[in-house]
Amino acid sequence: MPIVSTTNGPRRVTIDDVARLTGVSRQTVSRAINDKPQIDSATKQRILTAAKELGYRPSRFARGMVRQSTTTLGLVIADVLNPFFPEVVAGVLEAADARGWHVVIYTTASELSKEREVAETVVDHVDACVAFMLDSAAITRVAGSGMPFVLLGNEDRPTQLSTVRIDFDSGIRQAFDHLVAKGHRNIAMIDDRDRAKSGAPDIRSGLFTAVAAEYGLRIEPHWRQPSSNSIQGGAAAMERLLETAPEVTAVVSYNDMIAIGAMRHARARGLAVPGDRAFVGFDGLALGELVDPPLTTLHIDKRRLGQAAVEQAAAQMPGGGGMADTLIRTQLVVRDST
Amino acid sequence: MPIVSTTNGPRRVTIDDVARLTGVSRQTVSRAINDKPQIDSATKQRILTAAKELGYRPSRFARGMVRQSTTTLGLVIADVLNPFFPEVVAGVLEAADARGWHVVIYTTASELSKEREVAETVVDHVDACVAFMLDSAAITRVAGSGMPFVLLGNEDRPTQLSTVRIDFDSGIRQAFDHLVAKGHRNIAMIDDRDRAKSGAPDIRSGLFTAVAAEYGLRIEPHWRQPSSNSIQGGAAAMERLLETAPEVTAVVSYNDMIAIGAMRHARARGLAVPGDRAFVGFDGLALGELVDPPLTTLHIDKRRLGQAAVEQAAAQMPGGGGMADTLIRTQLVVRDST
DNA sequence: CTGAAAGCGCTAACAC
DNA sequence: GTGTTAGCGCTTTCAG
Repeated sequence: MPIVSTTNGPRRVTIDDVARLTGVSRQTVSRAINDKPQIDSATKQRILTAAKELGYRPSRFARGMVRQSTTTLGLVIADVLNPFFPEVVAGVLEAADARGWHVVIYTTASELSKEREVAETVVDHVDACVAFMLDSAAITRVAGSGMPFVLLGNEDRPTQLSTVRIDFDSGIRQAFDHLVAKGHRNIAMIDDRDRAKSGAPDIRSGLFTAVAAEYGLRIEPHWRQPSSNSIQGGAAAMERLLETAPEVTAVVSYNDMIAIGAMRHARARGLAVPGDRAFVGFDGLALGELVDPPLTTLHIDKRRLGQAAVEQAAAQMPGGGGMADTLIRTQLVVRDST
Repeated sequence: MPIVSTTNGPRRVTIDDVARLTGVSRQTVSRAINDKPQIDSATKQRILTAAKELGYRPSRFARGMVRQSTTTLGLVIADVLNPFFPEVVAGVLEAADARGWHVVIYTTASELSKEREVAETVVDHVDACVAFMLDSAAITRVAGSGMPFVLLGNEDRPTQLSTVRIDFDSGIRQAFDHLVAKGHRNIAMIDDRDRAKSGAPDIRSGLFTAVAAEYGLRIEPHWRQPSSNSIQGGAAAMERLLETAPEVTAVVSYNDMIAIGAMRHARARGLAVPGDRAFVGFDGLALGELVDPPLTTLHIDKRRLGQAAVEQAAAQMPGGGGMADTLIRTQLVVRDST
């Protein structure tokens, strides 16, 4: 019994253990494991059996070191349960798969502290990163690590990073054009609370006010309600709107989830949609055409967003084209909520 | 000019490159990079600057080799766009995060060949795997690799693997109880086509027939329609049902997506729901309460499914409890579609 | 067909 | 504070 014993848990079983047990050299084991041609099939069998018995598993790291490594992409999103993200993820997965990249997924719940934590983890564990992030420190941490980095959906932040952003400006204009044509004059907005919290300048709210002014529309401060990013949040915000701003006849929301919550709440309160209140969402979720009434929305191609992000990450790898930006345009999809 | 030049692309910049440039030892660079205490802060700055300039990034693999490695979980699902999976993913992410595990996500589109391909990739790149898989070869490949493996949602396959499965048996009984109590006698089922394709014995269809028999209900073969796993698929299956089996008054579907497609199609055809046709789904997606009419469904705790899977994978790691199984019970949620 | 030597890029342990 | 010496576990030469 040795005086000192490593406490590293049950020590990893290595290729040498298998070699020892089988009485062959390490290389021969390697050949067997990797299915190389030059090996006697009997020896191979013997080795494979021994390996299985010992529970031998090659070390990813040792292999990665010696082989030309696979590239792993970190994908940072707020929350898989928000239906916006799965579509982006699908695009990322597709584009990553096409390049033979692996993708590790991290969620932040849009919490700034969690974003920082994820940033810390990411820099150590992936080769490139595409991220929905709001926190400056987190963004700086990842971008500053030197790895290819693409910032997603953060329209508020002026930056010299590679980004994929959504053209809110033209989106809001499309919404106003549509609503004004329908005769609305008192238009409210339900915005995302989390963006405001991030401390970044809120371009969207400003945009909303500016565009309203362009159209010569009145716009009261309390016509802009913040909301958590969910159906419940939208409903709560709508409740506030109903109480404090009954004169409003149309509301445009930060996204479809919020819009759906707001719309349902209006209905639950006995209001007709679009008769008493009209609603326009933002995102163009599949969900929007399933609800009642189907939601008018500013559709964005979320899948393409994901693909573009991966392409831009790839462009930052040695030999790529370098930094790039993509602006995703919105498309107004008129359904029955307006 | 050398006669031979390595074509390995732009050779990786290593810690030694930084050391050379800075005129210090490799170790000192390491200290600077890893923010270790015993280093002169001036030297540190100099090194960090040089590192950034060279674009130096530590190798994940070399680090992983020398440090005690992080564990990476492979998560194999069919498709992120199917709202069933994001909920599972959320559970997996949550449980994995709690253990400090990273999760790499792979999708198969339920295609058997893709499953095999993913299996091949997975065994080389992760330390444990939880997977929705139908293909025997793929399952065997991963399970046989010796890594902790948990098979998900594959109720049809008798197996001695660690699994998390859904209690379809009691689910179908709950559906029948409910439907029969509502006076239905001619009950159809829309099943998932992909499961049938997998060649595994289809327990669910058998179950459906068996339970119908128990209730003394007539059941025609064409009352069981296969469907692709989507709203469109459900609609198409419903169309067939309407044409070939007008006597059916209630339909239970393999999942909510299919049920929603079927229900909407019935409505589009001018039928009243639940008046003319009743619908019960399976899964309990959030979506189900948003559609019109809200869908009666057999709810399953998908998040817990994901968590359970991770726990079972952990149990298979050295020092864990070993193999385990979880059976997830369904809960009937009655809404307005019945 | 098999083995021996070398080294992937890094950090831990110990010198200085 | 900093450098030196050893490996981590594997695959890739290259010899036999």
